[in-house]
Amino acid sequence: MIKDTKTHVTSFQKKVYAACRRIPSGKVTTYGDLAEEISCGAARAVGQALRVNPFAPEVPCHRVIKSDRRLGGFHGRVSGPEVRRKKDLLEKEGVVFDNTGRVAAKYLWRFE
DNA sequence: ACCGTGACGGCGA
DNA sequence: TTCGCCGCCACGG
Repeated sequence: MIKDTKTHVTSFQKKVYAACRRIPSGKVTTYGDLAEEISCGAARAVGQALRVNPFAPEVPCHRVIKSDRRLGGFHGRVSGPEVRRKKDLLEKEGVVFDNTGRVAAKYLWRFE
């Protein structure tokens, strides 16, 4: 594999990505839950790490959504085609959305 | 070292 | 229910 000399992956980002990888296909978790898992006091900081995730979708950051079960962003965007791709990826994994555009509650997953 | 920014979250209006 | 405000904290300039 070719080393990316442009981006420096911080230790914090590694923690976020490592936890993110444990989310099973067909399930989602929230920024806040992931933050709690790695003992970070700010869901926002998790979002910032995922925002620049250079390993998507191998590191499945598309499985991390907001606490209200809305999608949140993808590839740095909070709306538009990028976010629709996030939805496509999830649907491809079997995740179903309700009529209000939120992920159906039964697909939420908690860290073990 | 300081400061603005951001894929968040919770609460009150 | 939606909206704004504010606390949270990692990061880059």
